[in-house]
Amino acid sequence: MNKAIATQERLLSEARNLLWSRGYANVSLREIAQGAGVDVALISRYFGGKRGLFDATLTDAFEIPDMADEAALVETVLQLFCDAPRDGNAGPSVLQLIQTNGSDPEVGEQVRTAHAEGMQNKLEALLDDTVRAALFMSVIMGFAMGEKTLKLKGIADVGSPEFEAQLRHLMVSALAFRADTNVPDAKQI
Amino acid sequence: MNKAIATQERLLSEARNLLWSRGYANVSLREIAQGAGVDVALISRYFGGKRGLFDATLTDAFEIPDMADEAALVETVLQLFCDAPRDGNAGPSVLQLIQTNGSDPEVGEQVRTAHAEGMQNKLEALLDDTVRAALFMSVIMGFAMGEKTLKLKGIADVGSPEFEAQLRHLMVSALAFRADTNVPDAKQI
DNA sequence: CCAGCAAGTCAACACACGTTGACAAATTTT
DNA sequence: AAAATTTGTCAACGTGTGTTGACTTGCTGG
Repeated sequence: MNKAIATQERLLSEARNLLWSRGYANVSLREIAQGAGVDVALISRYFGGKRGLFDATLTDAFEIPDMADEAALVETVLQLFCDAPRDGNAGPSVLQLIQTNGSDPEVGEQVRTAHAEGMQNKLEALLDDTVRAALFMSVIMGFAMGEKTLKLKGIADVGSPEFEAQLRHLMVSALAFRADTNVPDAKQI
Repeated sequence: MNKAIATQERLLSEARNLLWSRGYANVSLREIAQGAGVDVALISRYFGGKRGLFDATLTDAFEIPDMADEAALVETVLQLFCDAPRDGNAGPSVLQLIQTNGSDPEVGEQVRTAHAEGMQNKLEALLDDTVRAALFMSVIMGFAMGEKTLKLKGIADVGSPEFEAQLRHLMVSALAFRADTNVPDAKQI
């Protein structure tokens, strides 16, 4: 019985790496099984199928810690979203998960509610404005996506110290945003 | 011969709607053909296959107009990215295209270079800072994604007047960003 | 009118996918 | 040591996919 959970975890790890980074529809079970060095049939046996395997990568996905103040918030989110906080070595981040599967007709809703909602709630509790909280998350997602899916020049590689510095700078800027602030009209810039 | 291009364009329109909004791997040719009221075989005949059909939705996808100054930039990008500027009626936006297909192992690279690069170049020519240009695009993408894939509370529905107002506000804020600006350290907020 | 070609239809192919059940090997329990 | 249960292997199934080729229909030019 102990050996079984070892292979289950190898499957889980490989599934998370592949499904989160490339998207549910773009990865086959045979590829996951091969990567984990396990027979394909065991996936259906242990997790009840592809969907069950994906679900399993979400259940223990990540617990949103308490963020005492805005300063701690920045550091927490930075580590939480950009580093992959999983079993020591690097892997796809929560951002990648949302990005690759957020619009999937099958698993999208689940991904959203599994992560974004809890995050948003904590954010709103700490910050005072819903729009500001949303903006804060948008900046993080947009910036990380800018490097990952848009390959925007000027944005450093994810994981590099420069990236962390850039993103930290942006997050602090975003926190200074207020929905009701009078921003000069576009015509007047 | 005139009738052929009519069905070709019905196929193109349906393909753009489905492939852009739900992702390349999540839509089958039979679904596209059925939506266009056309036999499946004609897709391979006219476009050489699924990939060819997708390519065709990109080639004439969108021309990036000149943006004279930052004020025009805001309005142009707003219309370009959020409204779908295609044959009158609404459809998936360029943002959705990048979002749903940006991480696809097969078509991702093409999507990136087709749109993001040209945009970034024009942005850099107008603005003076690469990071600032990247941030500008990040804010747009992140904000739209916040509504679409994260369902962030506080962000209005895409297409609504509120959404436009919020996004315009953010874009103007983003333009005020400078990479070298001294932002208070997170610890000091 | 009718040959020639474009436009569309239909059925079938080969392939990859997720899934299942029968079987063998290994490990634990009695 | 024998029985029982767990763990892993293998081959096959059914289904949906993209693609192809042979076929029929409709139109147009000589």
